Amino acid sequence: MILRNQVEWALHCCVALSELPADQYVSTKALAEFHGVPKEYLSKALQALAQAGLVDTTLGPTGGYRLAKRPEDISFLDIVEAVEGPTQTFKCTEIRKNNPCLKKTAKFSPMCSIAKVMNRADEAWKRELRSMNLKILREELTDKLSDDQLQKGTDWLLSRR
Amino acid sequence: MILRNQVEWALHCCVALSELPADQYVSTKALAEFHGVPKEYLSKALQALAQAGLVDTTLGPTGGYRLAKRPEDISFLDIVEAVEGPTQTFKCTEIRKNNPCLKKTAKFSPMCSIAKVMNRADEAWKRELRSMNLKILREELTDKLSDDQLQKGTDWLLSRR
DNA sequence: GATCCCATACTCGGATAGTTGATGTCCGAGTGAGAGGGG
DNA sequence: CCCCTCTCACTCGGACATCAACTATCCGAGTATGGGATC
Repeated sequence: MILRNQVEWALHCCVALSELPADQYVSTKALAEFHGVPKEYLSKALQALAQAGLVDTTLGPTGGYRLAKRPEDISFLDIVEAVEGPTQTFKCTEIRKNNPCLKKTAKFSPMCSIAKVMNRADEAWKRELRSMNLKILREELTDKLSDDQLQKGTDWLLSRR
Repeated sequence: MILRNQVEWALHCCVALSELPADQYVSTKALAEFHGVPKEYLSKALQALAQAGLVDTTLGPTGGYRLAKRPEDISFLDIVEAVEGPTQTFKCTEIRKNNPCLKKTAKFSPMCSIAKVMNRADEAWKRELRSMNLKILREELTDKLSDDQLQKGTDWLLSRR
């Protein structure tokens, strides 16, 4: 029922990338040290983001990651599903069809009523995450943090090349 | 990210119980065979429901489970959380505090902005499940299924004592 | 000074473990209902 | 006919085994950059 921690890391990395100039690459190592997480494992999350087309990557020295789209075009749901895969809390195994007092030829409505309810809840969850993107979050952060704090962060990341 | 299948079983069992006369106990064995799931493992889910006060239980022969409240007072969220425990998809590990270019004395807002967004999504999910209860579902079922189908089901369960 | 080559730093992908949690099974203890025997 | 006891079916709770997924870690292959060597 809980998302893997790579999701948290991916979200924080995307936010960090959205603070940088759009054409700058940042290495996995820099992102890992910045967030205090294991570099090699974080790499898996970033690879998932790259595979989903949310970030660009370049090889070699000065290589690394940068956002592949504008911050307003990357929703939280995009990031979560890139790392976690398709998100669905409920998996219906159709146990209603095991009912021993119904004939095998009995007709069933196309979807189990219980599954329908659970899916509705999942949809509400996704809707909430789709409505939030990196640009909105960035604006919240610039309101909350001092310019100095933000600047120090971006400088630190860019100096680590 | 996925709920355990005990949640599905618990939901179906509660719906079945809500179809029965309120004072009738049904054994684990009957519920397990009715749904085609392992009896001993289903028992764990039912115990969780009993612990949460959603169902009553009696020992001995003719023992079993019955609803402890009126169907309209048992929401889907009650059942899900009884079996699954507190539901939360996102666990914030506060990696924002690992930022190496902030002093240790730096002040942080009480909640990580990213966690706030994720929690909002979780709340939307819970709100949806809180709005659905056993009575509403039961009314949906009586509309959808024939009286004969429902009657057969309750008779089968009651005859298995 | 221009060109070529090589070392370096990085990403990518696969292989490999350890740990946790879900899934499922088994068994003994406790309990209450009903049957059967004795008064 | 009444009461006691015994058996049985059931729940409860813990112990145990299995399996999948998450959480890492490590290493080799491939690639682009930049510096140094060569012409």
